[in-house]
Amino acid sequence: MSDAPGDAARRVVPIHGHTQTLYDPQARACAACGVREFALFGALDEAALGEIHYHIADLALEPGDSLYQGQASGTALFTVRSGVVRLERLSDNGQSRILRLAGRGDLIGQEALLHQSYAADAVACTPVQACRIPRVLIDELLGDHPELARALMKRWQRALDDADEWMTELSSGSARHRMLRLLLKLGETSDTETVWLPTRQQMGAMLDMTLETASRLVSTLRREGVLEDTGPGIARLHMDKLLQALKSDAAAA
Amino acid sequence: MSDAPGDAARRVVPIHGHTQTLYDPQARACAACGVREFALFGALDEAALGEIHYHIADLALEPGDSLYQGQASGTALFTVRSGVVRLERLSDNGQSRILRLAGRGDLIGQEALLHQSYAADAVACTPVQACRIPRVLIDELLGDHPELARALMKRWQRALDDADEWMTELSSGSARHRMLRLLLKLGETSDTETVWLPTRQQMGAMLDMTLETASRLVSTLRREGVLEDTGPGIARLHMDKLLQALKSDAAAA
DNA sequence: CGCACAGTTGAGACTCATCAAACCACGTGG
DNA sequence: CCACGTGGTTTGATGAGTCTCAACTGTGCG
Repeated sequence: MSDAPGDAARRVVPIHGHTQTLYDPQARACAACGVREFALFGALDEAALGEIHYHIADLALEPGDSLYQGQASGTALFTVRSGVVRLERLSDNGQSRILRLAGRGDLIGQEALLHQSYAADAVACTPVQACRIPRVLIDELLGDHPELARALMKRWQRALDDADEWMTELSSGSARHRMLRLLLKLGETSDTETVWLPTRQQMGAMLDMTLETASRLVSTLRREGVLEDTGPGIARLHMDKLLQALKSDAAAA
Repeated sequence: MSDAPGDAARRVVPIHGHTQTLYDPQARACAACGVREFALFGALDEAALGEIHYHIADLALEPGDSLYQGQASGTALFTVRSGVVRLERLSDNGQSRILRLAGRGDLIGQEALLHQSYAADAVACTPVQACRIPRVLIDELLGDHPELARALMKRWQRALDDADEWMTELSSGSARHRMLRLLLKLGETSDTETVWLPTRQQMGAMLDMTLETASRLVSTLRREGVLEDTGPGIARLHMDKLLQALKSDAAAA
């Protein structure tokens, strides 16, 4: 509650080219949200936003902070507004495996809506802004706004598409090939050519390789000019060289 | 239409312990369906089944037959009533990768509901019985029966859980470990200890290994008594030995 | 300074892919 | 009937790729 300034509860905000008065602070916050058009509530119109009578917490996370833990029974789902979140899970041998990454506009923890426990841990990889959406809020909105059900299904399908893509592109082929695909994917999460570079161990958990192998590959790619270090956990990607490397890689195989 | 005998359109069928008269042949067929309680329409009551005014084709497929093709724009989703269906996809290097298997009660091709093209090829691995459910039927039912939306979401989450499980269990670890997990999973699809055994090439496409490696592993497991050939594409699984092999495998790693 | 931690690099062992040969079950046609 | 091709399977030999163990570096922090 404390993160919504009370004195602006009746301000007029521009929405989709026209203006409309929204009285509820939460509705205003959602309407003004920078990622609303990509996110779940993009399916709702301004009137529907006014019906939100539950608090949507605005979370700010530092790298390593957890959004939720696997197996925990959750009462909320989350929209990632900025930053990168990893979904990871412990395999039976004790190693942690990163299933996929969630970025700007992605919805995670949907299983809470079905009264299931979370299927994986969700941990911030970079500074992250996220919204915590209570399950009861969705339950309530679903009654009046059937279009929200379709939006939810789209989110589920998106997660499934992501999972399939990770399966085909990041879990098969040689180590080098997998690393190149990972860089490509990291490039997609950023609008600029500067991307978040995971630790070698995290790369290993994504690509099923040891951190030493990941390190060797990164070093090689740096020498090849595909990658350029610009700080800790940050790098500049040279897309042309990356694509070229991928092409010659496919030709070899 | 031709697969529903018209002279029995008014027969009384027992449902869930009591009886009820259903006039529509399609409703009767669905109500009597052996997997209805596991399948999508388990969420619907008898009255709702009566509202089904589209034909649900009953498909019988032989191994190798395709349910649908990836990239094709689909107008139907499918419930697998019996048998095993594989969802596969071509990776960029031209190799085909099997993403996961669908068995009794599973819903596949849900993306058609969102007017998306199919995300993968769906091909029968064994003789398969499946229902072809037109998209327009679901669209129509969703209006009157919001509980169906929840059932659909559960299906989506199930597919996602499956994908995550394949990622953690069948796409990481040593070749032997992955093979053991695959056998475990194949055992789950069958009630008996006799299971469908994929070709070595298919195993390779599931576990990201060559067919030679798959063959060597299968031969070794046969010698270890985990597996016993009982025909082409069929084998008897010895669960105790399988679990024991998995345990000693985890201890070694 | 000393410690902890992520990263890099090397040497050797081991796993798995590759290439190759042979086997088997099957159906077809001579 | 057998000869033959076909497709799936098995097995072997060899080399490439990756893991393991280990040493060393650089950086940040108490």
